[in-house]
Amino acid sequence: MSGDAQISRLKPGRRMDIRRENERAILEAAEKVFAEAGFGGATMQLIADMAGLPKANLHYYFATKEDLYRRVVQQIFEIWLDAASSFDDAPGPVEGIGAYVDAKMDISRTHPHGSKVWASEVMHGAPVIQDYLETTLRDWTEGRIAVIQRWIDEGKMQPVNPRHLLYLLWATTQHYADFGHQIQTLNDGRPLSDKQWNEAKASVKDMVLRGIGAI
Amino acid sequence: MSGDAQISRLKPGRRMDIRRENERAILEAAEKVFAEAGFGGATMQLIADMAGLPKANLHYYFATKEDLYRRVVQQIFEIWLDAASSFDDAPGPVEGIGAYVDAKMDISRTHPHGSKVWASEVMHGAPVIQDYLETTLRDWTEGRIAVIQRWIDEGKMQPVNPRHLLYLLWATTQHYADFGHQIQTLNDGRPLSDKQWNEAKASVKDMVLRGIGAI
DNA sequence: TCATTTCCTGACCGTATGGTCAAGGTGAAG
DNA sequence: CTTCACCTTGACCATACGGTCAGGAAATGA
Repeated sequence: MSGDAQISRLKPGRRMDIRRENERAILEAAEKVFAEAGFGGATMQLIADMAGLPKANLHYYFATKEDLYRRVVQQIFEIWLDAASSFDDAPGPVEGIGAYVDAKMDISRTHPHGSKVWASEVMHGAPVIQDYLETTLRDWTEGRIAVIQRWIDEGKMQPVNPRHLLYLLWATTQHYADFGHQIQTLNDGRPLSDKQWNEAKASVKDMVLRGIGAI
Repeated sequence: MSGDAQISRLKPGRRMDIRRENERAILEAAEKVFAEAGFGGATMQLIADMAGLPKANLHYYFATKEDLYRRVVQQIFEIWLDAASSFDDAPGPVEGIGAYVDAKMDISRTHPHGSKVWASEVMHGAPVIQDYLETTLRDWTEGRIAVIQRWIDEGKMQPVNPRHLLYLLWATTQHYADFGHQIQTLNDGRPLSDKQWNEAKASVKDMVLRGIGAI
């Protein structure tokens, strides 16, 4: 666990604000702690400390550790779904996939904790979000496969297997969040700079778009 | 946790064999449990049950939970390093990177648990294998970057950023192990068949080799 | 057979954790 | 000011976990 100070908390205001602000602070702290320690390794005490609240207060807003965890995972999934719209209103793979890579790389940079929690959840067999995988994610995937297939049929890219293209996109973009520590270690212990992030995005886009014959 | 039966154990023989066989059974069970539950979620009791031994016996062979975990992680790292030799004695990227993708995809299929334990370890900040990242992995990475750069200089592939190419390779190949549950869910709940694995390997190789302009 | 080393294991212990609760504080409505 | 619903929290509890240990079983070699 890194020795960061506690998560910032805004001053409370009206009743409604108290609830919203506390839930936000708890979720933000929980995302970080779950990412850094895993579900089993995370403790409510640690989350409470990081959120700047007594442990009993966490249980006032979230009945159980599992409830809190579920909320964190759902939150991440929604962020990804939002960003996935990059795919839709694009005339071809260069714009669509290019924008999707950009969006997912940006999320990897801005929400590394969330990405890790998701990865951990899936690696452990998706005990709490299995239904999401079978409904929302499956539907989204089928839709995107259809879009890619259309681009192939229109001769806008090589006839690659759309499913494995999606896996490559997910894997590569999320790698920069999930394995960020390894990347940082291989970068002389320093986080990627703005310039290096742009280089990463450009490299990934270049290899992917060339790999599918779109450029 | 899946309801699998306990790990198979060979019948004991001589003194030396007892030790070897028990350590093997424990490590095999531990790899699976750590992968499925994470370090914090794994319990010595669960590992013991899966290995078919009383918990106290685990502590006879491995002093602490952390010792056992460390051995599991090291084991995986060595398997990857072995496979990485595919890279070395190759005349160009088609053979070298092609063989590397094949080797890593095979490991993702044969050692999915190990891959997950590694991923989890890195995601949590590499608390026990940080030194490996800074020494062995860094050296290996630099060496491979030099090889790729040479191929670029010899005009055998496009001038992509070798570092990000390596990240793309790691991410994509390991994705089939680490996110195997998600892939299985999107495959109607069934594990990939032999045919589907070959399709996956071919797709990844095709996209990567085309992406770096080697084909 | 006997001595010695290695292996095995049930019972036990201290600690940390998720969760509870009752009593008290605080903002808003009338 | 009073009321009441909402919020806060220190103290507490039962459980589960990692780890220990003492005493016995089994293999090995003389």
